[in-house]
Amino acid sequence: MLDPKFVRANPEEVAQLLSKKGFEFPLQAFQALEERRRDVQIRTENLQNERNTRSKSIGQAKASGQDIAPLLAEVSQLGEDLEAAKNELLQVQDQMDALLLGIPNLPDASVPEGQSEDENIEVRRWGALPEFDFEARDHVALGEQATQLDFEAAGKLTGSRFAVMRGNLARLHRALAQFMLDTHTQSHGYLEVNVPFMVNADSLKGTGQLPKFEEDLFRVPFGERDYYLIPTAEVPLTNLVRDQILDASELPLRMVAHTPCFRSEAGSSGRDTRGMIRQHQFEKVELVQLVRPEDSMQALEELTAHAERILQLLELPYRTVCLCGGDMGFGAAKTYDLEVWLPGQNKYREISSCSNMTDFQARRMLARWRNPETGKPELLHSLNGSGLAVGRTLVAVLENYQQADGRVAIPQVLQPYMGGQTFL
RNA sequence: GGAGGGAUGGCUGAGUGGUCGAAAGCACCGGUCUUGAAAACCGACGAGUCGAGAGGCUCCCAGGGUUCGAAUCCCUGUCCCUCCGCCA
Repeated sequence: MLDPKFVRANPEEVAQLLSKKGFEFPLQAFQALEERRRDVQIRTENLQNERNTRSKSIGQAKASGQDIAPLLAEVSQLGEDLEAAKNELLQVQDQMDALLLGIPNLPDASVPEGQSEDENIEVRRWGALPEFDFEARDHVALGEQATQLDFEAAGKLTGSRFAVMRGNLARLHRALAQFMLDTHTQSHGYLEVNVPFMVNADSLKGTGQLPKFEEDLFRVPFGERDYYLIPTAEVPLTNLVRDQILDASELPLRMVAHTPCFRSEAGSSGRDTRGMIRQHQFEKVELVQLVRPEDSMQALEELTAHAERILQLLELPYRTVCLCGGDMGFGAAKTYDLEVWLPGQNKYREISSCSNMTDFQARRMLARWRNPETGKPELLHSLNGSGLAVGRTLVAVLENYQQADGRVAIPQVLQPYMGGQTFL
């Protein structure tokens, strides 16, 4: 959520910044609503003030033994007026909340202009592309040997966009997750956290998936209310600090979690139907940081580097792109995507997305820290990034480490996790 | 599933219808003292919101209700704790 004060004071600037993200800020509607809110609020508070004052004097009259009947008669109309004003205020505030909750975060000044992913800016490339003296196979072909990667079985068990992995392939998948967790906890200073894979609506509202993107989620009816399968560990990790005031000494707070992620992929039917690039369920190692506001842009560079380090250690070629305004997510102020080279598709594909959400999520969550300089609680900045998507990393390993005979070599850093094996 | 007890400021914890946004202690901050520190003492000290300011309004788990007036009474829900049962 944006700072209502800032929006109120700078509506034109907000509209202008949001247009960079391809979002049209409803300026007229906002200003009309804001004006009405102010009127109704002032009227309501005046009535409340009067009620409080009179009730107090009734209390005093009663204490001193006076007859309070005439005083009671005076306030009889007040209650009704106050109730009407309160109801109107609630209505206006609901409308204002609904409006503000649907507005995306403002893009940082350094974010490139652009409508779509075609206008993202490549900031660096790492690693040499593999050269094969044979036709590169994709991960589906490589994985189907000995039915280690089985989409048919998953279709029977569940449906499309699920996968079954067996044997060494399942082990390699697990090895990747372990390797990522170990690297982030041991080399990058993250605290490993094990979190629920289902969350409530408040958590999703806090990180920004609700109310706007409900159709992307799997909802689980439970008693009187609903739970949701997490679309990313960003949700439970970031919400750990919801309604909290952290001490300055706890910052920066760096957390990492390995979880399954569940996405309905509502808007993407027909895309990436082959293979395990786009699944309803996939595993991800997620990095989250909570930092002082002035540190967040530097933290984004560091967090991105932490994710990149995994690709480097796995010796997978990749590039880092800075998303343009039009391609950025709802809550992000700035985003770097990591794209790994997939020989089977002959292109770079997203394997990580690292974002600085600034105070956008913190405001929704009321996640704060006590600033020693002011002594006051102030909003934190939150960041998150995949470090990395495990399934897609497995795909990248298969395709980049394939041999002429169809076998797949195991990256050196994973061999200790694979009982010393060098090939799958 | 059954029985009971809880939820109050950063933390602990008093408060059962009126002057309570809320005692006390701890923590934090400022000061005195000290070569420095500790201790002691003094002071300040919840959050949000509206307002130029004075000041107003809201918030004692959440949502309803009773009342002129609710932290306090009633209803519903959530979470936590204890005991019993069941269970991975």
